[in-house]
Amino acid sequence: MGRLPCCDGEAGVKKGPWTPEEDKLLVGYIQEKGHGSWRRLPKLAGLNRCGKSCRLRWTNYLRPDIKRGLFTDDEEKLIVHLHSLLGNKWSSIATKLPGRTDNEIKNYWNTHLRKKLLGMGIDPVTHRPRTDLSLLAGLPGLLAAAGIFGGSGAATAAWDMNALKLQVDAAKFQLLQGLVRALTTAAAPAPAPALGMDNLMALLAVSNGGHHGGVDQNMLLQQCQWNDMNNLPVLTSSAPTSGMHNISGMFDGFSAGDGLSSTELGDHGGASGSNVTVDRMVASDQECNNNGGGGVSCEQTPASSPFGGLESLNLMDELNTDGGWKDLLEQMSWLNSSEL
DNA sequence: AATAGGCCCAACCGCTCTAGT
DNA sequence: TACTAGAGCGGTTGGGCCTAT
Repeated sequence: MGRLPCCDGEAGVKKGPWTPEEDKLLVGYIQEKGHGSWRRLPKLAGLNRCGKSCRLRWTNYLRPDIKRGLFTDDEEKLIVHLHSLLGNKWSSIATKLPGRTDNEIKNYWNTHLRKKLLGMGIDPVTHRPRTDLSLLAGLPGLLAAAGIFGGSGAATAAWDMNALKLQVDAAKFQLLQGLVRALTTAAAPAPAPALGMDNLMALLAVSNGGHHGGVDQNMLLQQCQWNDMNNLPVLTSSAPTSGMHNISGMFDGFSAGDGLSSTELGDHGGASGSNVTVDRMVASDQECNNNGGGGVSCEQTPASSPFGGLESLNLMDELNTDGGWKDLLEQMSWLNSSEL
């Protein structure tokens, strides 16, 4: 086996950007005679390019059925959904988006969607919540400030707006309000409201100082609006609170028409898919304990240390029991009031 | 106005897979 | 079976453009 790369040994073959004249020659030739053998095409078409370069130029740019322009919201969501199922199988993903090339989708993923997911607290590779410490570091402060959890007896304490306003700046306050509005209006019947892991991660990111903490606040607001718009699925106590769960849920509308073959679904090594059992994110971590008072504490986590990922995820497990989310939302509902 | 740095995306590189001989 | 050509795929690069300072 083994052979020289396509253009090796072809001295003087032009590389780099294509000129309009070259495009014209290539399109003209293919429209008249078809591409046939790509290796012979350049000579026949009068182009000083290698066949591979011609093929790429045609398939990625000149093909008449290519759809140019910005990706629509639907396309964007479909890409995320398919990527959660297929991983970096760009060509497979491209077959589900008529007029889009694998290269275009790959570029769009790497330059836009990947960052968007990161900003939403989702790992773009696994489609699960990020658990890095930097993102979680601000949790105790926010929750304590908001009086939701932590602190001495804060779990059951009444809201103290004045105290909170002193501790949370206006920008954070506005973000929190938007977040809570999205969460509490997205078809969320008690006792298991549609408060997903990704939403909480966004909350954590806010608590971590917005863009100053490396998280884009606009991205978080988009997340809130997006979730609200798409009516996130209700998470029950039997369903682990995972980003994968929610992200896939966001795009359930697309699933029926995907037409994905079992081969496509089964043949991806990178990302976890909704067809794959999602492991419980925290199974045996013993550091966090339910304090039995409707709130959750992390008694063995020193107050001075960053709030670790596993602890946070256990917190999510606790909240995901009956009453946990209800209590949380009841306590947070004031943020959505006209007083603000 | 100049410039440095970041972003975007078309194009390239190198590898694997498949078909033909 | 061994080999080659051709095609396709995913990762990476680099140059142009944009934005912040």
